[in-house]
Amino acid sequence: MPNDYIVKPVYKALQVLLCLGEERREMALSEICHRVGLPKTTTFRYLQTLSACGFVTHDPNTDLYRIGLRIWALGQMAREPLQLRELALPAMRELRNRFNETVNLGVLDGREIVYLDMVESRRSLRMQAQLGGRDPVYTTALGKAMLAFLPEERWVEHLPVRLTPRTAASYGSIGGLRDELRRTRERGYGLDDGENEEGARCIGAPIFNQDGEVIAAVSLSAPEARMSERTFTEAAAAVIQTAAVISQRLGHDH
Amino acid sequence: MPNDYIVKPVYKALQVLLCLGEERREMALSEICHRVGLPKTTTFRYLQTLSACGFVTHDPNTDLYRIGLRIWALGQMAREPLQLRELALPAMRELRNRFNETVNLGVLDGREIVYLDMVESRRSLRMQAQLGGRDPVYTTALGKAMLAFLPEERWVEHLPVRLTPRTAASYGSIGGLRDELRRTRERGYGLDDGENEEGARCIGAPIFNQDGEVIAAVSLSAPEARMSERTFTEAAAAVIQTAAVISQRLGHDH
DNA sequence: ACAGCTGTTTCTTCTGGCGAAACGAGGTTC
DNA sequence: GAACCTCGTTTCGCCAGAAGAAACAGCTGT
Repeated sequence: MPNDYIVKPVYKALQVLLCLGEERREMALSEICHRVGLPKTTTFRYLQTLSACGFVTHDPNTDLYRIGLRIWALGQMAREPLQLRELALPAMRELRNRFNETVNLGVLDGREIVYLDMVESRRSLRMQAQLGGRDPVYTTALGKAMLAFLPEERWVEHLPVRLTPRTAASYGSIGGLRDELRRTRERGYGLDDGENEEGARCIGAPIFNQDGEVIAAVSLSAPEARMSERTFTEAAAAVIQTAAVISQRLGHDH
Repeated sequence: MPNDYIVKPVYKALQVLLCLGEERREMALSEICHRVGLPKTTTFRYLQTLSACGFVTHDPNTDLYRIGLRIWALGQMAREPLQLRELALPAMRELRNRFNETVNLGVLDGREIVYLDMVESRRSLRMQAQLGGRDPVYTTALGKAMLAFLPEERWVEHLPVRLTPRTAASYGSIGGLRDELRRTRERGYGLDDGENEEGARCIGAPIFNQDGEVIAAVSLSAPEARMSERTFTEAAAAVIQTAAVISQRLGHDH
């Protein structure tokens, strides 16, 4: 809460809402207040308020709360994700079909990337992300692809103070990561070699808007067993190509 | 605000959020506070708080606010709409293909229905709803189809005290509407004959869950010029059939 | 340069949010 | 079946902190 203008009741109520969303399931009052660390009475009041606005639904029989319809509907009103998805989908499908591996579309949001859309591999062993789900910027190919093409002085706002490695392969130091980001910029694609998920290899490439700013990225994710050196170089070129096609549809020339 | 447990700051902040969503566009602080009728300072603080949680995005260049990514992502975490959509889509497509008219899927939410999904007609003159958009229960075929199959004592909670006719064809009195709802139950489908939108004719049928409760409805919407008496009876049967297929996939037997 | 907009900051007032504790309704155990 | 949990709801008094007026600052256009 770095801001002086935070209205605490609002902030805390939003935490309650986020808690309900992150868990993806119905929750009891006691569980929620436990999880967000708020007194029972307060949490109760917030839930009443949230549910009065349709942001939360309360089942009177089971006494459980869940995310309300209104949130979903509000989300449908957000322009950018939907527009971008529509534009990107055909190219993403093509990429998936060519390699039969999962293709993801993501954007930066603070220190995380958010999965906007995905086209899944048809194989039974496949990478699978959650629509609207989040992963750290610095452990994912998507994140690194976007970060690398941002001015270096803006890197800090998308990175935590301390890197907490998710897997054995994750970067442990900011210094090492910065070097990797510079290499990423030169290569033109971001790489995740088991840094986010053990045994998964992803290639991500940046998508630019009309003004030449990175606004998103696409990635191809596969189990490393299916990513031999040969398919890898081929895939990297294809991912960059896919990102370029989408950028073009956004009005980015060159 | 019928509830004693409403926390006003939270409630008002949510109104700000809803305002931003309903308008479907970026808005300036002054416009928002004007629209929700809150003092500038207060609105400013709410927006700061909302944006600290990612619910709202603030463009520092233009000083405009818009719905944040987090809302969209949260919406993706809501189970029911997504599950139902997935289940219903194939049957909806079939219905659209048969008549080449727009098919909608909706649920009740208070006194409104919310459009969960749609499959559009391919003709240039066609009905078009907004995903996540809302219409009154009592002017739509979807709404009436659901209401009719709810116990009569629950009708009141989904109806306003005074009906405000949207078109010349809309019902003006609760009494007349109640009769229409009873007829709807007997017929098996809800009818909207230009009550929601001039010149549009819709047929809606209820979808039941495993326990035999109405949880949604599908509708077929067409310009009245294309809904002759003959196609109409055919369409009504088809909509009911479609709803039944979806109900079945939800585990409703019979 | 000035007027008329923005959004941001400060400050003082007093409202209404807070949480402990009491209450009551199920459900479980012995 | 009584005693005992545990969970959601209600009450109530206190004082943190939300609110809004007003001053401030940063634009844009005339």
